[in-house]
Amino acid sequence: MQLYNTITRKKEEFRPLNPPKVTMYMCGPTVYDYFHIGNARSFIMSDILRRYLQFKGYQVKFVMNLTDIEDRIIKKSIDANKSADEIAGLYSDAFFEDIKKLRVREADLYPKATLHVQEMIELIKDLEKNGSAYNVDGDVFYDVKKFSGYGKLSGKKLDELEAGARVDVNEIKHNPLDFALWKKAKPGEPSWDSPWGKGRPGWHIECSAMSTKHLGETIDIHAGGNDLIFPHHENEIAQSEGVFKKQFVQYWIHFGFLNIQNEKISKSLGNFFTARDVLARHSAESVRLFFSQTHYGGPLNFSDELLTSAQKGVDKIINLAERIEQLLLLDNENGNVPSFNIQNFLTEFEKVMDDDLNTPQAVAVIFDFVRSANKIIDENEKLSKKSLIEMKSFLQKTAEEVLGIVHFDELKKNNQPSLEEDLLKLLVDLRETLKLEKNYKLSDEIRNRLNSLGIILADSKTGATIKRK
RNA sequence: GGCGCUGUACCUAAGUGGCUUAAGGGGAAGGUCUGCAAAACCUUUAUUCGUCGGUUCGAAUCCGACCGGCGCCUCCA
Repeated sequence: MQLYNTITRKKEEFRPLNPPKVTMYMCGPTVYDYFHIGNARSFIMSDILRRYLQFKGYQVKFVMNLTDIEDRIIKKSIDANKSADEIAGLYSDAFFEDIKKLRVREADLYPKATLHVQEMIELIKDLEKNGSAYNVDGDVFYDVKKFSGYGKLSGKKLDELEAGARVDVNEIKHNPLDFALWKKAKPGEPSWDSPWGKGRPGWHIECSAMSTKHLGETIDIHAGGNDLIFPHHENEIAQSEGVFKKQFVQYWIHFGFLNIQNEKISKSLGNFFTARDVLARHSAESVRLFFSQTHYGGPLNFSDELLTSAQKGVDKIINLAERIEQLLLLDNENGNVPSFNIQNFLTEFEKVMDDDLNTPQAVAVIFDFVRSANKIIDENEKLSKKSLIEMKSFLQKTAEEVLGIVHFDELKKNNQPSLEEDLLKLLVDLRETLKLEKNYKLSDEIRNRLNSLGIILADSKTGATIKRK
């Protein structure tokens, strides 16, 4: 499998350190607000990467941090007159609700920054000890000049950065590019005791501390949004490699931005949708298919219209899935076994996904399959159970397990016995009789009125099938 | 100024030297099936890949110039 590695700017063969184990770290949310649809893209694409690695047989340990202490949380807590903990708790809960709705599978671990302050202090102490960090009256900074590899991820050179650096108001730093490892507490702010006095950790140190603690000193994959490349991930490298003197991350994966009308999502432009807003109007499956139809690394425009057309695609897959499920109920042990080489589709799916997670092509393979499967169902009066199970299995492995765009156990079933079902059956049977008598006026009225109740009747040679909206 | 991404049909988006005289989804048009409708299926919808040159037996794919769009360069995924 090939993955594009940001640090080498090349596609590389993926070779985890200890196969079949894979360690994967994803920069999670700062829990100061609901996350937006652009964040959702990163969460979903990292989920698909993780699921695909599992599809390939890897045992993935997937860790996503929660930043629950940070400037914006403190600001919000002051504005809302609540404690920082309350704010963080509120939006952590919202985060978990939203990713669950988006069908992002639970990580193995969601470490919180506030529960790893001690580990961060240890790292900062080590950096201070080996001369990479300096303390200015309770604020501790990383001295970027002490790390020769600084800039290797983002492709920036230290002197160019310095030349382009904007004037920094913080004159206590030795160099404008130095970044905070430890921030001295201001009155009223949450703080922890440390060798440098009361304060709180800087933003970058948490990821170094937590990924090392839970995944080791060198991890296989570190993922996040494009904008984290600089300075966040650059600084993580400086911190971790500055202490452990070994490679921090093997493969850096970065997700492209989601734009609205070709512009970056931002609150000031007012083009800001939270994931919850979007989920109120669209299904998680349509969101996931929409993201899958573009390569993860490139930019992507978002609009309601595009999600609506993605939903049509989802419906197409669901329609086939329901068709298969209904035929499976018929129990045709001796049906036809058409020549339909499903293995070819699976091979193709894996081939394109192996190429740096080419989900647009993978989706194309699934739709090619859908067309072929529908055709075969149309052409065969009776299909063997074996054939149907193979079709179902293909969709489960690809569309369900990897992409998460269809869910077989949630298909609307209509075979549970109930009075409502029996009455519906009665109506359908009566309508069949009316149709035989060519009383189309009344039979159409029944169909229309059921339709307005959310029940869709579709006539076929073998009788009407019932679907619900 | 530095670094990076990007320009493919009505919308969207793969493809980065011959397997594709350009996938897939949406939309549109015609057809099959049906009493009709829906679904499904079939056909059609880019001789062309921002523009102009060049390299090559061969280019959307490589090189050059030019014209657009976007992002990063202060804690924003």
